[in-house]
Amino acid sequence: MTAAFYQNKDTFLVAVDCIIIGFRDNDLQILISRRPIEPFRGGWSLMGGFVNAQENIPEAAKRVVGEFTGIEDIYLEQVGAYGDIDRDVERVISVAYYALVDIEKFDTSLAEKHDAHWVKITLLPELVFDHNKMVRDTIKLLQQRAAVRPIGFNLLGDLFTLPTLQSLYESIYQETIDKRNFRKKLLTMDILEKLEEKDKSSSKRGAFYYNYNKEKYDQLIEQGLHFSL
Amino acid sequence: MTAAFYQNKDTFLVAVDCIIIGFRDNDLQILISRRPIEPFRGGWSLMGGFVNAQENIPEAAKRVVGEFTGIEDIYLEQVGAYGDIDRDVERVISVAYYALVDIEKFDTSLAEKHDAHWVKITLLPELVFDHNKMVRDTIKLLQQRAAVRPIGFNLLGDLFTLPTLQSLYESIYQETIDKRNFRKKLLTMDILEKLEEKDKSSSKRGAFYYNYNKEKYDQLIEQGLHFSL
DNA sequence: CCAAAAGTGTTATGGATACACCCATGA
DNA sequence: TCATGGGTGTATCCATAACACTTTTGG
Repeated sequence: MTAAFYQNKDTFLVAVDCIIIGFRDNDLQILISRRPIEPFRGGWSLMGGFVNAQENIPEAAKRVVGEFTGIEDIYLEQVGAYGDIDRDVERVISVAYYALVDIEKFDTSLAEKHDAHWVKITLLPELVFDHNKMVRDTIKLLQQRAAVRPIGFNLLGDLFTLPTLQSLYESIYQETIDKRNFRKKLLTMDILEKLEEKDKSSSKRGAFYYNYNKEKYDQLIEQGLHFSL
Repeated sequence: MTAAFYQNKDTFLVAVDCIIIGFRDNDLQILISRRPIEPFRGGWSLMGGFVNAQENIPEAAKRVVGEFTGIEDIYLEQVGAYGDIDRDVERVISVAYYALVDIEKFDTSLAEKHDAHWVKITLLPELVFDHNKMVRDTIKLLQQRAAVRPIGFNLLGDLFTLPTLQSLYESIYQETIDKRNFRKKLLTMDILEKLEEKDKSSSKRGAFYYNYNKEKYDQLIEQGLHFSL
């Protein structure tokens, strides 16, 4: 009976496509690669893969991110399901996830293996299928998330400077932010800890390193903090 | 080659589940029905259906809403894809959509046919599979949307009173709102038009009917209005 | 006449914005 | 010494929140 009802239904290939986001050189960057198979072989594509029968969808996304970056410690969130009829030669339903990764942990040998490249989000080329729409939807979502929680930390290593953090938020919002207001707001949240050391890589004077207090951070998120810039 | 690569991949049944939301008796209501098939026959369930090979996913959702309510004019938005392995006996990937409908247009004969019932969102029983999670995610999403656009109009007919509109927003946010502040905010948005007639169904004095100016409303949405209560 | 819901303004507070100058340092 | 990016404080403004009484009318 169960089987009888389910039997004559159409089935679909189900894929995940991952918008893998990192932050480097004061810009958000996305990992894209040359598609190795037809159709559109050689076109720019997000990192994707098919979902296996024995894995949950987020697991598939995590697997794909690992395959292409070597990074295990990621922030992963679903963007949505995409599956227009004319999307591919075969009907494929694709579930998009964005992943925030610390680009420093990226395994560059994997990049060569997959012909993968980091590109600035502002200079994204045309991608295959509806991948550009997935990226646009991701940015909107990311802006919403960033307004509610200081999500940007996932894109940085343990240590960062305030100028770096600011430029990260400027990349997310795609607008400039007043230095003083930014610092005021971040520091009054009371989750940042100033260290003694300075990062002198981008100025002579050097900028103090900070790290964030994960307990306080998690506590704030519990309380449903509104963090708008 | 294409076929060769795609050939040995697993395929899945893909369903849509619809969180159909209406507003009546000062409460948000959701349409649920007794599941007619195994597994969990007789359990409370959202309105669902399988996606056909020749239809896009939002089309499938629209079709399902039509089948169960007879309503064509709906606001539809994707909530996300759900597809845990142990979700069903067969592996099913389900894409959830919420639909905002004007409950007055509901075709009650369809309710009997499908054993469908409107229940208050605050008194939702336990549903099959992960349908409760879908509803929780929907409410969160709806609250976010309601903060950015006056989405509530989709749940009302052409005419409504301010007390009704307020109680709608109170249902969405699940908290009470100050009358004066609510009216001030709504009226300064300048999209409501006050009519001469009154609705006397809920008070002796009667409350003035309003309708909203769709052009101004769409214009405001373009501008990315922030509408928080 | 009274109960029940509709309608109406003002004040206080706090977060957001705008804005300009000095500091430290390596080259 | 100077060019470059890092760091700091204050005043204004506007949106939000808090708050209580009068009006209407059917029963």
